[in-house]
Amino acid sequence: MTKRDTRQSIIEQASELFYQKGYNLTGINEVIAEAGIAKATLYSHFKSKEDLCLAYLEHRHEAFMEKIKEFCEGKPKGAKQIIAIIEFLQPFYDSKEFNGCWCIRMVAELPKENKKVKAMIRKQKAGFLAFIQQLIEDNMPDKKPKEQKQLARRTYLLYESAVAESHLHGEDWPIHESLKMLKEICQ
Amino acid sequence: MTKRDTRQSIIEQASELFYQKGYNLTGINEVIAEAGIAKATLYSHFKSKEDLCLAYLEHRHEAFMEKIKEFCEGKPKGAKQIIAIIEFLQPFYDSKEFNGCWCIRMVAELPKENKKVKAMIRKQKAGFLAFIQQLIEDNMPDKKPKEQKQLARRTYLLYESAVAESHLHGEDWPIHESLKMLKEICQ
Amino acid sequence: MTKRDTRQSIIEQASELFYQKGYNLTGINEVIAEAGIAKATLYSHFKSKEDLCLAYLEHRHEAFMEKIKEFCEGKPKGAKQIIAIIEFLQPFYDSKEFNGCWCIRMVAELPKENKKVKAMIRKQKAGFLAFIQQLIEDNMPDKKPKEQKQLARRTYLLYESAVAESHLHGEDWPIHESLKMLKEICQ
Amino acid sequence: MTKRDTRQSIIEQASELFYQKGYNLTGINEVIAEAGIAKATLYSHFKSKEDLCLAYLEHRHEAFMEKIKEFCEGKPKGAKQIIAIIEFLQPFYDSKEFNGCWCIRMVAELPKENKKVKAMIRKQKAGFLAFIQQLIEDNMPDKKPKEQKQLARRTYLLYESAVAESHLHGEDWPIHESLKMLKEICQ
DNA sequence: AATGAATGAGCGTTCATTCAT
DNA sequence: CATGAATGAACGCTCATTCAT
Repeated sequence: MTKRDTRQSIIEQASELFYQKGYNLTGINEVIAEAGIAKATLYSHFKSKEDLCLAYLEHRHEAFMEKIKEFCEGKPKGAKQIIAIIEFLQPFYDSKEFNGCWCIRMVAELPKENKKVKAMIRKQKAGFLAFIQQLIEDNMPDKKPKEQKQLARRTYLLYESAVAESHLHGEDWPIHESLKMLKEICQ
Repeated sequence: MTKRDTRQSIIEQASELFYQKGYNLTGINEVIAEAGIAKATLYSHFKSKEDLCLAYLEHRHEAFMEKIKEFCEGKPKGAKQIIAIIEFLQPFYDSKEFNGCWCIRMVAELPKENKKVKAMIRKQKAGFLAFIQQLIEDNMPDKKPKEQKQLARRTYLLYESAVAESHLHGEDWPIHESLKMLKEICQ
Repeated sequence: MTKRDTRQSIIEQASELFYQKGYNLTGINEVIAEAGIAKATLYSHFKSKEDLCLAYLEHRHEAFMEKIKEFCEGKPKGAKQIIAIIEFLQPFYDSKEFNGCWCIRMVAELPKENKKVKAMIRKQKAGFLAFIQQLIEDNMPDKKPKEQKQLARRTYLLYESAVAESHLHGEDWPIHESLKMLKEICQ
Repeated sequence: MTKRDTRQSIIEQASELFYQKGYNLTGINEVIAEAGIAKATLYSHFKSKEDLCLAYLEHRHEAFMEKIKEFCEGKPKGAKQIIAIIEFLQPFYDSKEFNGCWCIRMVAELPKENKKVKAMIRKQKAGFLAFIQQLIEDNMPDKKPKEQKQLARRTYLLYESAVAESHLHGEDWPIHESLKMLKEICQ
């Protein structure tokens, strides 16, 4: 196993655990047990748990962006691609791994003074918002820039609500309702 | 100090700490230090930290419902009272104590298997949703029940998004944008 | 066992270990094993290993000052009491617990930036020097203050050399030689 | 870089670190980082940290003996050369690298059972004492052998005290006072 | 001859909880 | 009814050392 493989394996195990159990409730010991490595090995790849946390967030974000991009771009050109953003949530919610939004959950666990992780989360969410805006610009080129920006923000807010609330309630009506609203404002 | 006073004092201190620092990052020791009591005294009032957690959530919820009710009912009858729900957020966001939604943050910190606390959170959010629905029924009696229910859900989702996202980004545009959307769908 | 007893017992075990094995080479685990207590118990008495270190130094210093005072004051008035300071070393060296000067050894183990412990050590050595000076003032009242101060410093330096070098070489000639020098300058 | 160069470079970096930070507080990782080599490379040159410790002591001792010899022999023949031994300390103390006596500090960090390193330190100190004695024999040939030996030991003890105590107190009066004593007994 | 990756054992510290008084 | 003292288990992290390449 190469160094890169080991690193990747650590990130994957940590990703699973951090997302399912929560960051603070997951001990380094569990991560290494799952990854089948020694503690010092982990610390030769990541200088601290926080460092691993950043890698975890990056890993999730990249995988997420890739999947949602693919999903949206697979839809017919036009409003359908925007609407797809929230449609994307249903299969995610239905999967047994669904446990809400990793960003919102991580923010909830962070001490107020942790700037580094918070900064990364904000950057990622800003990236997601930028992706939505780009999608709108590409699919609704006739809208005025100001309207495009507004629609992007609204889509984003509805998406976030749908994830967080379907998770909190353990029901998927927030996804349906957000979807309906989005469809209405996309006309 | 009566037994009731002691209990109340514990809850208040815990409330402050759990909300500001996070539940898992707040130790029992900090709570008793702030409350000025002995450890065993705390455990004579609450059988576990989880028990205190439930009391904390109840305390927050009651205070919140009281305040938002008062705020909304202080507005002129009609759509204005519905819109007030999200307007309520701006001063909260501006206050230095603002630290997002305690329910969403608590859900993020819980182990998946903790049913008790999750149940209470769901009950509270359901209560909040019921309050919104009641407000709509009172202020928009002409709407059909189905429409009322839908508007309630949408208002709720926009509210939740506004809190969570203004907290996450440290900016208040999510509040403004949610508010605009709400105004549009309230017409 | 009262709280005071437990604390005292921890200090005594730590004192033994820190002095015999060295501070950095003695783990908290060994201290608690010897003291027969749980780790958290130790940390309820001392907020850190450094805190225990300070208590250890204080413990050693107090016991030392008491013993050397008694030893010196047991000698006939006059130069004999001064000379006794270094004579005191011989039985200490002969005892199987002898392991040099705890202050010099602790200074050697400290990171440069540790001001707190270094300050305590300096204060203790200054206290020891002050004791010597007082002994000289009491026993050699005819000497000029300046000479008294000088003799105190010299006695101190010879004492320190005798401890450190007898320890380093594992031989007691440094004690004998220091003693001879002291006798000569005491005349 | 030849094998010898690598080895020398390791020793030099270790020497700096061990002396400034202390032996136990210096990790192997710091040494290899400073030397710019891989961990396994270090272990191909030195079979253990203890082995490197021995090389470090040798390195310090040789450099020290060379410098002090040169310093003393640069003085006019006679008592001046003996006195120079302690005069040598003042510029050393004034330099920003001064951190006490490496031997005394190393002895303080060793486990009691470490014979090997302790033996080397004793040998070195014996060598230093022998150098002093030789210097006395050369410069005070009229003294009886017994007196020469005694003066050597006294000079040695005063030197050691001066180093250790100026280091401990962070003041140079121990050097001045030792120097004065030495001058008096050199007459 | 030199390396990068891995390790077991141990570090100092904190946690929620219990119990004799 | 309230307390001070104690605890077992787990925490995140670092150490000197080894080995396949």
